[in-house]
Amino acid sequence: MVKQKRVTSYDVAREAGVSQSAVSRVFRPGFSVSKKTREKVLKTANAMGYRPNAIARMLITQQSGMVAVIISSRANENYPEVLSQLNKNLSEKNKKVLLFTLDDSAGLDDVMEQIWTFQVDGVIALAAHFDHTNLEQFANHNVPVVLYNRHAPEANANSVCCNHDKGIKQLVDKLIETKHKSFLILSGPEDSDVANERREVAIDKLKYYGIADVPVIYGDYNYHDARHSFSQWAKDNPLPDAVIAANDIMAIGVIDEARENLNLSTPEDLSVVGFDGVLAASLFNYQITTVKQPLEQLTKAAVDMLLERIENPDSSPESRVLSGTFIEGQSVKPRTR
Amino acid sequence: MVKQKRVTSYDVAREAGVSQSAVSRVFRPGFSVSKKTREKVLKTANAMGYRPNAIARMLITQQSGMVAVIISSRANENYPEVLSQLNKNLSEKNKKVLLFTLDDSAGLDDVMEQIWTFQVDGVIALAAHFDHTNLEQFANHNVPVVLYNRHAPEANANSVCCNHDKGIKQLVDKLIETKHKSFLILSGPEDSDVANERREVAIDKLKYYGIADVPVIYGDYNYHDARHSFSQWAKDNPLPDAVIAANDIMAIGVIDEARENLNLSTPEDLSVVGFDGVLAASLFNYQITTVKQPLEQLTKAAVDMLLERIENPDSSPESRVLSGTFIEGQSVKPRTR
DNA sequence: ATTAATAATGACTTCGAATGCAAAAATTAT
DNA sequence: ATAATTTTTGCATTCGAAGTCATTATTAAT
Repeated sequence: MVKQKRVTSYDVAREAGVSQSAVSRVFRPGFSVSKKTREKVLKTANAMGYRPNAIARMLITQQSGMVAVIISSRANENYPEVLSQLNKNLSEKNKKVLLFTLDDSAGLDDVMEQIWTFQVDGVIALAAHFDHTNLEQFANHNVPVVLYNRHAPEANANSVCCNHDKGIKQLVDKLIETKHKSFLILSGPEDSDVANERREVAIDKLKYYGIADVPVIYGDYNYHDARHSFSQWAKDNPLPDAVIAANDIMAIGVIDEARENLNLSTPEDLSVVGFDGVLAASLFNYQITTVKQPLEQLTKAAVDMLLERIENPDSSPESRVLSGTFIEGQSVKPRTR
Repeated sequence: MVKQKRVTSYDVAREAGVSQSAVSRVFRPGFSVSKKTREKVLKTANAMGYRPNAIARMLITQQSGMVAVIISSRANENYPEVLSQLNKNLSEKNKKVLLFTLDDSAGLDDVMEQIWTFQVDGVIALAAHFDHTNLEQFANHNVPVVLYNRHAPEANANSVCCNHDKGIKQLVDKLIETKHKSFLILSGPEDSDVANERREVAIDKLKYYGIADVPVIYGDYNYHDARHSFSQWAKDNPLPDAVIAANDIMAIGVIDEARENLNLSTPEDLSVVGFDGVLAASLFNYQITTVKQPLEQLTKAAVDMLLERIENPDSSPESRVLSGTFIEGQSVKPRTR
């Protein structure tokens, strides 16, 4: 029942008969301490259960050792894995993850305030849409930023991004090859950069093949939205040959809505393609034709870039684009007519 | 290109013609400052872009304002949502989430060291299996702990837990009602407390109905493990009427394996029940009969309990158990024979 | 108007580790 | 053995806000 008092470096120093500086140096890698004192200090420190206080260290070194990871609350099926990977990669570099979720863009100012306050060493932003002003603010505060899955070569920030462009083109090519003639695009939300990119690339590529005025409907990247949007649209529009969904979950939503309420099977009556390569897309009953994002490489690249930038703040912004893997599923069937 | 120097409370004080203490008090809620000084300070602070330094504050107040959330890397489909909910609830109480992932129990010591180091205000542990010693250590360091989804009334820690017991019983009852006679249990990993509880309750309940020696196979809570375990088992064992899977994803794995490689349909040839109520379980092509965990309530309870404990460290440990919702899907069909 | 009570303020210390600097000790060179 | 060099060491200061305490300004009471 003893109110355990924290053991400080002074306590250890007194006990070991050395100065506080000596204790400090023992726990700082790469500082010169004689073997004798090192051992002496280590022994008493262990005996007393001493651990350096990270907070005090942060204050004096001006480095928190924490990286802010900002996640928009828009559920993306990949995030859990991305988050876990980021955390793993960052842990290996002795950085901790401080988590921020962003409900809407309104909250961004608040998040930024907090970020200054916590003196994080850097920021990895998943799907939060920062504008120029935001990025400038980060730059002014000397906080390096890596944008995850947002291609922003023009901005003064590092970014790592899956090659949505290429992936969408592969999917469209596939649909054209298999003689699909009419299309519907189920885009992600309009305030998502990734969604906009995927949609525009699809439109452009279809136009390239001579198919213009492709109808577009929207959904918030989730299953129920997809079902709802698609059923609304299907009410008073002719059925397309193929639906190009912004992600796998929405592709599944379309397939289910078609099956349950329109009595249409995929791929017999309707081809559907997705994007991301999440687990659900690979389930036997769906097997979506999609493009799998290279998550491990993306997260690893994000962390590497951030650390590079932290260590070398004046290195120029870099933008990495990694290609996904085209996965041929069972959700596309060649059209004969 | 100006190396922006941090603005401190001293800077603001000087500029506003007051003392540093005054500035500090303005930014501390509930401290007495005259309206005049408050306004003066706020104005200059804003003009200078001053934000109190959280690190310095932590050091002096001995409160980091951070809560460690420990997640085992074992992918649980619920975690992303749990994490996001926890973060949301904690943010509202002005706590930040510091994320720790735990690869295996070996890493626990390291995580605990870090936790002391960061002086977190409390810990929420998802699925990490702490033993008595661990919990004692937390107690010794005066770090309140809430165990999430682990029923531990004996331990000196708070816990919040879905009523797995009741849920499993409902599922078994359903299977018995519908005249299932032979069973197979697909348990989660043996080192997971939740998995063990779900398995044992199922075994007990079946025994209560006079069904003993129910075979048990194992899987690591994931799809591919489930498929593999089930196919191995099916090779040289008679098919059961029903499979009781430890979670929805494994239930889906069983259904897919049965369909793809054993040419069996669910529920015609094989009934399957899951647990959790994840999105995938509700997809049209699966519609698993399952029990949905009350995630929002669980996370809210976890946060409430933790904060209560932080504010009132001597309150006695509490254990809350919340019931899930039984969801009747299409994966169970009454047997006639 | 004078005293009593209350509110506001600033000087100074504190939290715990890191580090520049000068002094001391250990090592090497002569 | 002495000087020159290098390595260790400890003192004192720093990081930035919070809070204690004594002092001063303000308000209320008589």
